[in-house]
Parts: sequence; structure tokens; C-alpha cells
Amino acid sequence: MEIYLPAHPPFSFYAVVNSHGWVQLAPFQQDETEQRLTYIDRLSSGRVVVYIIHALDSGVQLHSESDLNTAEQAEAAHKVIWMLGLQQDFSEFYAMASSELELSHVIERAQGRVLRCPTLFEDVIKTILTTNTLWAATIRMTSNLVQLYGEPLPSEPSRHAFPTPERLATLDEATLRAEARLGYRAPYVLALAQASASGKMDLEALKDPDLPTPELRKRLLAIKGVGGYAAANLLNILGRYDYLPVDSWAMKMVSQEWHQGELIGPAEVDAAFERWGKWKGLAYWFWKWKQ
DNA sequence: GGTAGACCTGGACGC
DNA sequence: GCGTCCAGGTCTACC
Repeated sequence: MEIYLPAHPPFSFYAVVNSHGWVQLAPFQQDETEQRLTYIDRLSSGRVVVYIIHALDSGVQLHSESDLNTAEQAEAAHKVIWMLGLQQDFSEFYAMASSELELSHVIERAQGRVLRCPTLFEDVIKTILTTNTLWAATIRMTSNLVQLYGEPLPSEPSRHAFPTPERLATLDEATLRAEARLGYRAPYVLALAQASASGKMDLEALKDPDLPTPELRKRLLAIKGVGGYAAANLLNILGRYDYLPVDSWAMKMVSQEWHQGELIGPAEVDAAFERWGKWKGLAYWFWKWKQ
């Protein structure tokens, strides 16, 4: 199966794939040329397939198993369009960024899109695994979940899809702590999986563009393990940039940029980007920091 | 609403 | 090799 998927211009495959660390987390894999991204997905039909995504000037070429039926092809295309944000339009942000020296690069590099997972369930789990830990541990915990509980790709059994809520819901907290090494995050992951598997929580409904951002944030904060930082991160992934994911790194960067290295808090980080309004998350994300 | 302390892992460091 | 310290957000209890 070969499908050409056009993007709303301007588009840069490199920019979206390397927008943040998600590309380093299984079941994503980027090849050394950085012109090809692969992802192992479990389709709603139950088939586990690989998406091989090639960069093109004006979009991407999606390659997958040749015998996908029409419905499976449509599902694969729909997911890849979402994952790469191919239909996102950043012209309003670019108009504002053009007058800011520290953001002028975003236009020529076509930055703005952030790589996301096909399901919000996967994005939420991965975000929880980024909290209160080092990035190396996030990579390890995600890899453990995928390798231990994800379904294998038939043509390459060493690679697995991200585990479904139903599969994770069958586990218990002790197993997630001991096998996947999730630590105190284990009950959060388990509770989310159980709520999603039972239908009590419909995370995909949160992708509704008509949902007001404050309401969306409230629903994200209601998930155990998701606090202010994680919620803001997820809002950015969902295309809402009104809140900043303030972590220790953000406070350090803003302190160096505008407060001569003095100790600052989340309020100062927020104030630094207030003028960017609904685009503040993007302005923060792509700001050219003084290192 | 604000604050303190616990949660857990793994890397860095000293012995 | 072992023990200790520390970084990293969120939750809960308490004021």
C-alpha cells in the first residue's frame, strides 16, 4: 500500500519528527537518514502493521502492508495525518513570530507541528512517564511497556505495537512496578488503562476542536498522574497552546533569559510569554534560548 | 489557596 | 561493590 498524504504548507518532515523527544520513544523509530520514520500500530481490526513514512517536499508518502483492505488503509492514513499534524495551519502564529528575532527561524524551518501518537491514550501514558524522572528513564519505561505488553509485528517480531488499554488493564500494579519499572507511576497507568478499557473514559473525545481549552485542561487534570506540567504538554500535543508546560528546565531557561539567573517560579515563566496569547505554548516550545 | 513531605528510579559520587 | 545524595512532577494531608 502506498498513499501520498499532502500537508498544509509550509511543511517540513524533519521539523515535525524532531519537534520533541517522542521520536525516541517506542514504537517510533527513525532511520539514520532522518528522511524515514516508522511506527508499529495495531489497527482496530486487530492487525499489527508497520507504517513507513517517507519525507516529500509537500507532504509524506505512507507505505504499509500491501494487502490492507479499504477500511484499514483509510484508518492508517487518518492516523498518520493526525500524528504528523498534516492539516494544521500556523499562518497566524507565523505572522506574529515574524517580528520576533528569537522566533524568526520557525517560519523558514516550518516549525509548529509536534509529533504525536495515534491515540491520546498513548500520548497521556508517555507524558505521565516523563514526569519526575530523567529522559533516559522515560525511554526505558516506554520501551518496557511496548516490549512486554505490546503485540508483535508479524514480519518483525522483535518490534511491538504500543499496548492497548485492554491489555494493560489485565495487569496489576505490582507487575507494572516490577516488570516495567514504572515505580509510583504504576497505579496511574493502570487506572487510566482500566478506565479507557471499560469505556468509563473516552480520551479520543478530547480531540474535539469544539471543546473549550479550559474545559479540556480540567478533564486532563482529572486524570491521576497528570498535573499542571503534564496537562500543558498534552494541550500542546492537542493543538492548544494557551498553557505552558512549566518544569524545572523552563524556570532555568526563563531565569537565564530575563532574570539574570535569579531564582524564579512558574508565574515568571508564564509572564514571559503572556503576550503570545493563544500561541504562547508554541512561542515557548520553539524559542531560541540563550544556552 | 498555599505548603510540606512522600513517592520511585537511576545516575553521580565518595569511600 | 556499597551507601548516600540528588533530580525530576504529582498527590495527599494539613493549615
